[in-house]
Amino acid sequence: MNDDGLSTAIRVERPAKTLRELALDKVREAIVNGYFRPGDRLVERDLCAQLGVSRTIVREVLRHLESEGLVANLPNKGPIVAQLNHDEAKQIYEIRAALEGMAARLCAEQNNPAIADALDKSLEDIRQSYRGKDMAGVLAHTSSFYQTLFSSVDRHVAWGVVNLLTVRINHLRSMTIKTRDRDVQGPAQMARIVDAIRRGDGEGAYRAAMEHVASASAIAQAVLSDRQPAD
Amino acid sequence: MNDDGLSTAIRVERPAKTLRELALDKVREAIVNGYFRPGDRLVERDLCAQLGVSRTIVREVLRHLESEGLVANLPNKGPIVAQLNHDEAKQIYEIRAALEGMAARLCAEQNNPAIADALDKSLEDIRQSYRGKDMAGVLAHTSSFYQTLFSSVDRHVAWGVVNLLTVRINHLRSMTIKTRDRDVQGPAQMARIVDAIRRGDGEGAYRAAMEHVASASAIAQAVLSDRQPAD
DNA sequence: TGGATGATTTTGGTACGCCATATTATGGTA
DNA sequence: TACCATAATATGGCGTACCAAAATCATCCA
Repeated sequence: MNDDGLSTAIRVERPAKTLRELALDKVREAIVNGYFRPGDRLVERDLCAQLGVSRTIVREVLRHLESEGLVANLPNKGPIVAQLNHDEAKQIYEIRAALEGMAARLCAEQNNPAIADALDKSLEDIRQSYRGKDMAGVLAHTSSFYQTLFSSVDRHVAWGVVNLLTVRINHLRSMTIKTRDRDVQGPAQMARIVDAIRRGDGEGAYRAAMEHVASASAIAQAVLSDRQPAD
Repeated sequence: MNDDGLSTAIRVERPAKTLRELALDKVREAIVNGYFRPGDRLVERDLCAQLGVSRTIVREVLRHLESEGLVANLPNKGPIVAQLNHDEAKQIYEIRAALEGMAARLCAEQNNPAIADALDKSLEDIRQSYRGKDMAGVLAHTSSFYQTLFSSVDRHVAWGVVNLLTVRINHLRSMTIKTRDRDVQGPAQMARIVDAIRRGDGEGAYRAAMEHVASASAIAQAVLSDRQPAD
């Protein structure tokens, strides 16, 4: 669908954003939130029509998404939305565990209460979104939580990697947060990360972050087993 | 790939790679091994002439490299070869440490002597290259060592991330391996990783891998301080 | 029925043109 | 001479048209 109804603010649409970047965001969003499904073919000229841009733009966008891993290119058949199998999802969660664990440890070692405060703020937003059944909000604020985790210790490269991987499992995320008790367990686990950071307990923060991702991964595996019979 | 062994004789040797991929490799290689230097402008029409391809291809290649982090795009000025500063290099080494440490631990937990044997093989190749002062060989076999580390435990996603990050610090790598004693210290550190893996000592393998990257990072920082006055 | 043949679709690739902006000459005036 | 307005150039951003090769689908004939 046309999901251009997302204008949450009086965003000035002109500055710096090139047409290509706008198209890139649109297509990425369309893939991430399921308008294009895994395995769907992305026919260049169709996309041109749907986006209202030229083939030049569409091709660049497809190449970009390809290198992000959201799109796969079958030789002589063209681009399709990348399919995520069991194993790959597991690996992505594993990498996130390693990097988020690392960031959590670094945060704890800063001994700066402001970090824990900021994380608590995001955590409260997450709980609030859960209460309002606003799942998009849960995802957004969870992202914000982790962004704080990484940017508090100036690890923007690692944050970039995590972000890159996260878009590939976005539809899994939106399903894991909807499972039973996740509205309680998820924030509780994240609270343990924050507590350890506040205590300056690097090892504890590391383990808590790893455990949180591990539990998300387990749920994701279960979800995948449920709806994906085979690859 | 295509092993339809019908009439292989007449089968025209088709370069499975598309022109775009060829161009991508060429430009990436040109950046990685210093033909294009950090900060150099990459003028589209010039690249067309140098590569002998159309502007469409060049633009797609530039977009791809941009998302790899090898090329930066200045608004209203166009693409340049990305500059790597101190801090970013440090972060990249840190991420590699986390992921290679993870892979090393997983290898150790496999308790499969064949893995350690394969790693020893790469290690011997590295030593051989050092003896022959073949620095390109050192880099290639070091890559091969780590690829074995990741692929032995089927972590191709993490390997992809490490690879992506590694190209951005390639020129640093080629300088760190040329520093004094690195021909002895480097392989010795890697041997400790292999030993721990052979012993099935996950924690030891993890620490050994982290330490190896940490020492490479330290050398890289020193090298950067030497030749890079300021950002 | 089965296979050769042709039409269609789609990607891969090229060439060219137009516009907007940024930089650099350039030239004229105080 | 100093300085500012203007023109020329360079370059990226974007669009269109076109062609070739490959895959797929439809058709028709032995």
